[in-house]
Amino acid sequence: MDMSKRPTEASAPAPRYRQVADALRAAIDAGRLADNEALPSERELTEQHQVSRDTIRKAVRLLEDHGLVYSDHGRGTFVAPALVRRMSRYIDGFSEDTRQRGGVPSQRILNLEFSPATMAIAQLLQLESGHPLTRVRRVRLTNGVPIGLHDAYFPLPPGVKLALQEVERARSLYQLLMERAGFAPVEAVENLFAASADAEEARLLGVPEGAPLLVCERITLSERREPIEYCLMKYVSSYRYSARITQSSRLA
Amino acid sequence: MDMSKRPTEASAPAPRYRQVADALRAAIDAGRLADNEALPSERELTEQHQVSRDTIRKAVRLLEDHGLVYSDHGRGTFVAPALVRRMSRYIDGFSEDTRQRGGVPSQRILNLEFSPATMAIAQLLQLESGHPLTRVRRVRLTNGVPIGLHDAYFPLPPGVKLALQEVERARSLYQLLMERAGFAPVEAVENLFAASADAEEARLLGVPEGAPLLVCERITLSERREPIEYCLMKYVSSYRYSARITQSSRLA
DNA sequence: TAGTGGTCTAGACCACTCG
DNA sequence: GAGTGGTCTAGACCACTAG
Repeated sequence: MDMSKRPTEASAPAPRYRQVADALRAAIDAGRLADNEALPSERELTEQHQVSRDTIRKAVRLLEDHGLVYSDHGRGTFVAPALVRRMSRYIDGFSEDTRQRGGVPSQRILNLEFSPATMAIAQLLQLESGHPLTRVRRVRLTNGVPIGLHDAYFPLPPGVKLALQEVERARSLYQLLMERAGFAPVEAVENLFAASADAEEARLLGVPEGAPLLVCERITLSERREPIEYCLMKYVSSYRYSARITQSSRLA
Repeated sequence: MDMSKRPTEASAPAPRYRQVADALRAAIDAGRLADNEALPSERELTEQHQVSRDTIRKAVRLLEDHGLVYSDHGRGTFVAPALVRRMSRYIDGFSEDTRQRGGVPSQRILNLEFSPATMAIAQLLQLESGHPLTRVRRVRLTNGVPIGLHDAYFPLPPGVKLALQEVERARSLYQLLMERAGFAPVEAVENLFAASADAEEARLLGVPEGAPLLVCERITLSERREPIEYCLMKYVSSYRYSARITQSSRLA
């Protein structure tokens, strides 16, 4: 019997290019490679890791996509400066972001309700108006201080219901939805703009009425690019949304 | 004499994977491939374009990075829904963004001055405090309506000076800086947050004092990842900043 | 089981940078 | 000219999806 394939999850070993990428990332994180320092050449890495050059290139490409290194034709590949390295956005950003910036994230659930989709939200989620949705309103806090309001709407599979308790206990709402409802976000689109806090928002966030808020609207998409969640987030002015923009290797 | 290599710019033919990507993009733009419709398989494309499968894969990867298609292991590659396809950010976003949304962009230069770097800006640009900088303040308009204020700071090479006229006439400030000063941005990092309009900002943007503004701070980086510009942008609440977030194909 | 995308190889040659 | 990354090939096998 060949036991090399474990039946349980996480059985498959990471592909070699990811192993190489992880090794390089570790070297960068540990400071063994300084900002703007050159990595070994691709041909050297080929020998060090005993894989083909193409595999090395895939590893480097992965790191480059994440903003950890950059390659210059004819010169070499270099460690990206920390300013760039720190930038990266993930799908359930808040908890991760906060931790990454050295803060302690927490949340307070305002309410968990089951409400039919309005026309506006039905349109966004490509459902018929009135389709039953679950709505979760939360205050997000950093080090105990209110930073943002999240208002999420999503359909649950028939028969699945969320209890307030589980939502409160969950480390991440997305994690919970993954386990309970097969929620599998792989991509999201966001629109950001500024607005003023109304009386309720001001009260919940501990800011004066009319204070400026950063509003982030998000539509989350499944693997098949079906919209599976709409979320409206409002942040106080001390919150920073970070982004990294790369040149559009223009297509025609 | 081999004339196949033109000495002038734009001589090199695009690599084949980009030609393939352009062809696919054209098919999508023209509507010959609908949202979520499957592309031909990689092996079919190999025959259609007479290139190796690896080259096809590079083309598809390029399109995927730009949010035009997505690939699912074992199923196929599909056209991304328009919602996602429309999202993409470029480095000199404003004019492009505005045009893409069907508006007519314009600008009004408030002033062009030469001022020594403050400590804060010197730090960001990695210069010594007091280093001579050029500062350009502009109002950005869409269809003649003020939408944002841009305040850009950058060092110019010794001897180079910008005239107000050229800045006013230029189609794009970045374009001008490229030609006149070898300015070559390839990447940028941005921080977004909300703030209230002060009296001057309110006057310039035609909004009440205290109105909420979307603030975007940007540091632009050269090919070698040296900071070459700091820009502070403030937008009225009707302005939308769009972003596309992809799952962090997690490293380690 | 057939078809898809994902990984990997071992070469080759080109394009660019810099001393 | 020596060294770097960029493009490209023609295969091979694996992992996943779906009828």
